[in-house]
Amino acid sequence: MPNDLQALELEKFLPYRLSVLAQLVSESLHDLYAQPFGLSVTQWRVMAALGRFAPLTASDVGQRIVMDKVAVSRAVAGLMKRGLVERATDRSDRRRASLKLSARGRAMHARIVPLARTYEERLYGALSADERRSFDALSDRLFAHARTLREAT
Amino acid sequence: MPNDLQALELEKFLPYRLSVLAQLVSESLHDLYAQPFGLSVTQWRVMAALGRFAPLTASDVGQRIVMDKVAVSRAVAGLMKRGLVERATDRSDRRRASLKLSARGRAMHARIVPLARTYEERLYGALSADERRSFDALSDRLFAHARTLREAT
DNA sequence: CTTAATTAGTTTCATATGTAACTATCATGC
DNA sequence: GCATGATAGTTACATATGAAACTAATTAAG
Repeated sequence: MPNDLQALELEKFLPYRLSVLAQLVSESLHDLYAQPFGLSVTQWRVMAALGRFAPLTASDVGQRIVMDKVAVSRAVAGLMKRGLVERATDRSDRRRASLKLSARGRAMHARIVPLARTYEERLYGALSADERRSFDALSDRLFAHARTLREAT
Repeated sequence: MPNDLQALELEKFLPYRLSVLAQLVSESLHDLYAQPFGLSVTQWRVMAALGRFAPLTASDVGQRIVMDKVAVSRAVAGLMKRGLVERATDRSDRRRASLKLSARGRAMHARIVPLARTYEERLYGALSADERRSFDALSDRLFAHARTLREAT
């Protein structure tokens, strides 16, 4: 019964492999900023988005980092409580509120970015420059295709 | 302030991109078996492991599919309740119990495997045969390297 | 205007997940 | 034998996450 034609070789199955790889990498990176800065993965991503794209509304953040608005709302709440993010209600549309890092938030951001960059560089150390470009291009195409497949069905 | 040298281009940042890609793929696949068969991702992975490697203990399953024993225990509990998995206590070591798919479990497994295979094929449709091999090899090396980095630190 | 339909964001509830404590069984040292 | 420690697996607790309901504000239709 096992190992027959019907069985799935999970360890060679692309969706499974992507999941395991992404999880390992995400956890490794999280190890670098979790304890020293007390940030969750979602909180860090929100900070990264705000650090890069100045004032954003919560919806903007969600679009940028592919996170639903509930997750953004919760991450922002936590960051505001710690004074890492500032919120200013839009005068012309009071439903909206633009978000940006506070001075403290920017300081923390500035300390984490190099850690993240260094980890990425180490990870890419597995590949040559050519291979790295190749992997990036191929994974981009996989992503675009996966999105197309999902929308189609 | 935004978009300066200090900022991280999240959309080009490898850990982030891997995470988003894996999540999209995992959700797309989950769409295929969630409603018709009522399985969670972890439950399906346990079934796939059992479908391929005959009798396994819960620990074996966990090692095969990189899942901690608590998650395995819960997935198995759910699958047993639905009669999809059978458990037999080991006579020589009564702490252990070997697990295998029941007849019903095998039938369900046999219906899901083609769905999974088809999805994988469609996803790979984004790449040529060469590119596919290339991507597989590169992602394997990234994974191995990520594991080394994690253990080293 | 005033009602209906949208939109931004939050809260609630139900479920999922991880860590640590716990139970039961087995192996080892004396 | 019988304490000590290890191992397989489960349970409990605390936190994380997603879907849907909800609030507040804006826009559109009549």
